[in-house]
Parts: sequence; C-alpha cells; structure tokens
Amino acid sequence: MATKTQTKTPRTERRMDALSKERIVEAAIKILDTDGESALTFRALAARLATGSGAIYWHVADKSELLAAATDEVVARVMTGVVSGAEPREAIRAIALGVFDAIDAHPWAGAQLFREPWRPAMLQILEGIGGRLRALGVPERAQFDAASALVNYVLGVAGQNAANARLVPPGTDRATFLGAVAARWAQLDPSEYSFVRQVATQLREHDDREQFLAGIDLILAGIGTLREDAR
Amino acid sequence: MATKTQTKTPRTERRMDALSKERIVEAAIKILDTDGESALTFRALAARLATGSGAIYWHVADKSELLAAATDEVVARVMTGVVSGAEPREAIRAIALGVFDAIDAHPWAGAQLFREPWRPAMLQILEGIGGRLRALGVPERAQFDAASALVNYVLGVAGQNAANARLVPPGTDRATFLGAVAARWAQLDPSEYSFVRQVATQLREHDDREQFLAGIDLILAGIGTLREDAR
DNA sequence: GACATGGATGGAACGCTGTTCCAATACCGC
DNA sequence: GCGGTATTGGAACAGCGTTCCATCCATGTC
Repeated sequence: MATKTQTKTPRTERRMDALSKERIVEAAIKILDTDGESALTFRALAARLATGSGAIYWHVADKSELLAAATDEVVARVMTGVVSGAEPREAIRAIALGVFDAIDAHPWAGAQLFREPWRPAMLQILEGIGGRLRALGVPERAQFDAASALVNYVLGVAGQNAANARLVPPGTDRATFLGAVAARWAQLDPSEYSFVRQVATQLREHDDREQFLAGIDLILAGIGTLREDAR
Repeated sequence: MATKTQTKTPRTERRMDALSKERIVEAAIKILDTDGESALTFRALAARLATGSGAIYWHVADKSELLAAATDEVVARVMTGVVSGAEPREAIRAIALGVFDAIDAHPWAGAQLFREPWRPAMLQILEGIGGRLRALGVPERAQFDAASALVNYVLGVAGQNAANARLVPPGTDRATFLGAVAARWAQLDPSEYSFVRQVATQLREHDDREQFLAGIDLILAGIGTLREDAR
C-alpha cells in the first residue's frame, strides 16, 4: 500500500544489490522474454531477485503497474531511437516499424499497450505519429482522426502478435504456426468462407512485417487524399 | 478433461433446467455484461446456474473456451444482421459499425477477439470484410493486405474500448472519463507532448463512433487509390 | 416392472495466484 | 554509540481455475 516516499536522495548507495523499481522491472522483462507472460509471478520474481515477494511491493504498487512499467520501458527504448530529422512519411513508417519490432521481440507488451491511455508508452506513440502528421500538412481538423486511425491500427497488429505469441508453443517456429492456421482455414466451408479460404493459400508465404507496413501505407494513402479536398 | 461425447441425440429433453453449453454461455454473457469481466468466475457461474463448478466442465473445456464461445455468440448476432445486398463500401462500413457497437455493448468481448484466429468471431469479420473488398474490385494481390488493414484497425479500436471499459468505474459516464483523460493529457510537458496536448482539447467533445467510422473511411480511401495503379 | 449402464451432476479438495501483514533488519542523522 | 525510519523477507490469507470422485437418474434391456 505504502509506496516509496522519496524523502531525501540518499547520497550513498544503500547496497550493491539493493532493490529498486528499475531492477525489478528489468528482472520482470527478462522473465517475460524468456519464459512468457504466464511465468511472471511475484514468487518467481522474488526468487530471481533473491528476496521475498513482500519486499517487491515496497517499490511497485501491484502486478498491473509492474506490467505497465515494463511495457513503457521497452517502448521507450524504441521511441528514443527514431530519427528526428527524417521526412514525416518516413518517420511515421519508422515509428510504426519500431513498435512492431518491439512487440515482435516482446510479445507480452502487445496486450499491455491497451492499458490506461495516459501511460508513457501510449503517449509516446501518439505524439510521435501525431507530430509527424502535423508536419505532413494534414488539416488540423483531420489530424486527430488520422492519428487515431494509425495508432489503432498499430495497436490492433500489436494485440494480434501478442495473441499469436501466446498460441505458438515455445519450441515451434512461426512458419509451422502459419501453416497450421492456413490448414484450418482451408478446411472451412467454401460457400461460407470463400475469402478466408483464398487468403489461406497466401498466408503461408506472407511476411507479417511487410503486410504491417502495407497497412500503414494504405492508411497514409488515405490520409493523402485529405490534402486536396480540405473539406 | 472429458468433453461431451454426443452419443445419440436424446429424443426427449433431460430436464427443464438441464445444463448445456448454450445455457452456460448465455449465463456467462449476462454476468459479463452486468458485473464486468472480473466477475465471471466458475463459482459465480455455478451459483447462477444453481449447480456445482465441476458440472460446468462437462460442457466447457475451460474458462478460455467459455470466453471465446461468449465472444463468438455476440459477434455472430451482429454479423447475421448485416445487410447482404448493399453496396460493398456501405457493407464494409455496416460490418465495422456492427462490430464496434457489439464491443461497445459487451466490452469484455473486445479483448477476446484477439484469441485464436480460427475462431468463428474472427473468421466472420474477416470473411465479411474480405468478400466485400473483392466485390469492390480491389486487385487480388492487394485484397489480403487491405482486409488485414481493416480488420486490424477494427481490432485495435475494439481492444481500446475494452480497456477503457475496464478503467471506467461502473457508475461514471464516458464524458466524465474522457474529461479525466483530457485533463491528464493537458498537464503534459508542452515541449515534449505538443500534439497530445492539442488533441486533448478535442477529446472531450469527440464522438468515438464517428471517429471510428472516419478511420474506416480513411483506410477505404487508401484502398481506393490502389485501383488505378494496379501495379 | 426391475435392473444395470453410463452420461451428467454437485461439491470438496488441490495447487497456485496476487496481496497483506508484520517481525526483523539495515541504514542514517545525531 | 543510539534512535527512528526505510526497507526487507517470508508467513499467512482469500480467491481463483481446475481436478477428482461419490452420487444421481434417464434410458435401453430383459
């Protein structure tokens, strides 16, 4: 319940192995990355940090905050690396790809992006994309809708990736997984699911990353049509 | 572990109050709608059905399947109501709005849409949108990407709505919630989050449903640019 | 009409979780 | 040194999904 009270900045380090929110989040990210979302328990975390579960609560309010902080961390790493001088269109693609790759590397973060819309992770993505839309010359009235469309698309793909990662057994690779999904789709009733069946044949050889980028370009093309008829 | 073995179709009903997957899913939906996602426990479900938690497992494999089945149910209700003869563009808007409204009414389903991509809920949405894209004359090579973009956008908004519903305290209305988010956004550092701050002022009076539709139109406009340069 | 069979039921029990609580410890200003 | 506060570690608690199993009862057979 009681959270860190931050009295005075201690001039000397407490201990070499002192707990801190940073160290806890770092350990959590490692557990999440290596053993998956379900492996992150306060007991496992306490064991890795060689402490008791109660001690963690001095630095972190609850598990929800821990997951949110871990997500903020991996997203922030990506957003700081985005080039700032680039052409707006390219910058948006770079931001989107950065988030995509971050979720690809840390699938557990995908589901967490949906959390509170005032968390740094979400804010940085929205600001990064929205700022570039402004630079692109999108009419001010349309900027909010356009940014919302891009962000929601990115979130959708992120959530999808997170879900897929949860589905793929740790050993198998993604080609096998896609093959399994394609096989299921191919078995559907042709009269009811003709489009899904058609797409199933393309599913095996498609590249997630390229398709994601194609979606971004599609939305950017749609945004491009706004410039002329400034309605 | 053992699931229903479906020996012979019983010619007479077992009992008036016999358990069945349909009745269980129906009860689960009611609990989810009235008391939220966290209120759905096997104990609460058993109490509502006047049985024991063990009996439910005869009809439903586990909680994950129960949630998926409940989601399939609410999505199916929406998809069957979509007009079939309409102009493709309008049909896509109708499907998207149907899903949006369904998630608005049953926010818990939003997060569930990300589950296995071979569940009826996802398949029906993909087929409904993809089929209309074909009718729209989108080049076959681009149909998969275009459908993926639209579906992922819908999923993103759905997930966002689900998250927001989890955040809003049961009593308050959405205007109050939006106001609270806007207030937080307005307090951000202007040099770092100028776009988010600008958008915060529009957040209060914006309409989620309209903005969602604007996003759909944006993507459709982008898809429209594909027709000419059939590359 | 009695009987055996097996699908269906309900509730106790298990292992695990997030979280709380609290005695014990480590540290710092004096 | 000492006293008090910040921090720690682990036991305890309530609640969860799930499993297990003794019991029930509708049905087909004789």
